[in-house]
Amino acid sequence: MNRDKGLKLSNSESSLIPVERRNRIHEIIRNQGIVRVAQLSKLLDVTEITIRRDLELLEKQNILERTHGGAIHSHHMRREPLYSDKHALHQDEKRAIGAAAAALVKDGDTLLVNSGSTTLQIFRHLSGRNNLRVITSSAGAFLETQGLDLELILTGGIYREPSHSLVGPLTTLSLQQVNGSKCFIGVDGISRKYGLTNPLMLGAETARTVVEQTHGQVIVVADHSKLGVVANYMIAPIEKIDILVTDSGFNESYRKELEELGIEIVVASG
Amino acid sequence: MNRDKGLKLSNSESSLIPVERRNRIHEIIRNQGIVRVAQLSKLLDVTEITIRRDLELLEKQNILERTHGGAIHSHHMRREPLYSDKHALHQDEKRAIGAAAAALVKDGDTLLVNSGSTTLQIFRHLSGRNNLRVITSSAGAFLETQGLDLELILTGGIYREPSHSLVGPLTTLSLQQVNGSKCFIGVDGISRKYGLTNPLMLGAETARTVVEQTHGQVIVVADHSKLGVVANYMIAPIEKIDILVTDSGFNESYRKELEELGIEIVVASG
DNA sequence: TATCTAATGTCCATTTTTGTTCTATTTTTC
DNA sequence: GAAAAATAGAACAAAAATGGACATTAGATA
Repeated sequence: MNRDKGLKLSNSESSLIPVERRNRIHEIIRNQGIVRVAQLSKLLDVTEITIRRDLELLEKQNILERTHGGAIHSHHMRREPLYSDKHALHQDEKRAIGAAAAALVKDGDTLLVNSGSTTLQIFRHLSGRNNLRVITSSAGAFLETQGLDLELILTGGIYREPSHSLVGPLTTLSLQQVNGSKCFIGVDGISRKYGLTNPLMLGAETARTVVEQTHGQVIVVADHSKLGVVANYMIAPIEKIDILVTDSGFNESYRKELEELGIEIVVASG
Repeated sequence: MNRDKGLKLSNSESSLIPVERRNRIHEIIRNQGIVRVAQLSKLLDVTEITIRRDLELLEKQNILERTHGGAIHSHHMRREPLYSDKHALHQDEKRAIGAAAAALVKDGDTLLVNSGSTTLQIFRHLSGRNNLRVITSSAGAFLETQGLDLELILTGGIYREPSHSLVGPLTTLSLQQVNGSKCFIGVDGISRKYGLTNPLMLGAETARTVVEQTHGQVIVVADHSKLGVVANYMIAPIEKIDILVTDSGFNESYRKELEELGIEIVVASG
């Protein structure tokens, strides 16, 4: 084989075992919706026939549909309108935060997750993890977790269009029936003084219940634009946070402040 | 081919695989409503004959209508299937049944709907109706009801992959909090003697609860292949049905039998 | 270490896609 | 309405992608 064409090992991944490679492919297709054989061959540093055999396998598992030249995510249907994260702000940061947050998940965890574009990203980076249980108010979660080894439980609730979230009394009631070993919540404001906040009453209520029903770590995911912001409705005081996963663009003094409160800061590097 | 005319690779997209290109065309036509062969040829950097072949393909999928020089978006069509029901049996019948069932919906109704490929079709035919409330265990309902004037409430529950349904105690609990003026249930078996049945215990439980929480008409949607079939778990006795919406391919004597029981039969013509 | 097995790669026949050329059709222009 | 221009289609050719058969390699096992 002629693997070392050039020097840029950094770009391609150093020899993965088959399962890892397929997990990577799965993850990539979940994120991009579409992959090309040539692209994967270069990225994963194997020949195209190997990629094709991988795709064939993944197709059998209903994870993707093969087409000439590559494959498309089988459920990522028309990849535009619905989940057009395209218009979302801070997209790259959110992706990185999602990946970093997913890294905190251990096999066997029961996760409580509220809805939001950042928490959604977590789902996209869970391949390879086993025996998970995920409970979420994110209506579209099932689209993002196709083929993953996890039990997905949706809370009930009123469907809110812009955020694809489930809210209301049914959501609270559903959450009160379960317990999580960890929770991930996306928030719209983080303030030393006013704590975690959300602009909508029902969204705040959901997040609050998620925190209440968690007996382990409370992990907040939020890009740097949320730091220092206060929205209308309070979710929880800032001391409730165990870990904050964010991106690098935030104030260093703020970091110290939070760390002094015993909050662990994870900075996602994109 | 003469691909590199000049240097402006930035303008045209660098070699897409066929699906990718067709997706782009789909997206462009969705945004612009109309496309020109010459324009696409330049933009996507392939010859016009290739574009024409793409358009021909997309036309077969009912996404657009070809015209001299290009194509226009065919929006009179039903919304595009978002999850690939492609593999589903009796697709055309189910579509017709869905349309006929939707015709029974009145403005202001509160509908309880269980999950299944037939009930899903109902959602696709609700445009123009006002002030509806829909409560359903169909996880993908929010994708199908985009832009409709209705309040959508999802029951909670464990997500079941093949049918995109929500099941389990959370589902039952959620349903018990609401009431409907009509319900639509999809079933797997209809038998004079054994009533309405479903092969899965939890699915039957959900359907049963849907019926219980309805104070108005109980409407069953099922294609003809379900008639006379008995599945493992019972949902309700056949007398519970008010209206059965089905397609034309079923036995005439069966029809009489059911009508004698006071069940109204609606035959959907596709 | 020798041996086996799964994974990957190479070579080549086959299929799919794309392009070219030429002719037919449709639209536009006068 | 006829001629000119643009667009479309059919048939064949070229290019690209794919799949099968067999060889090679890496990792596991005895």
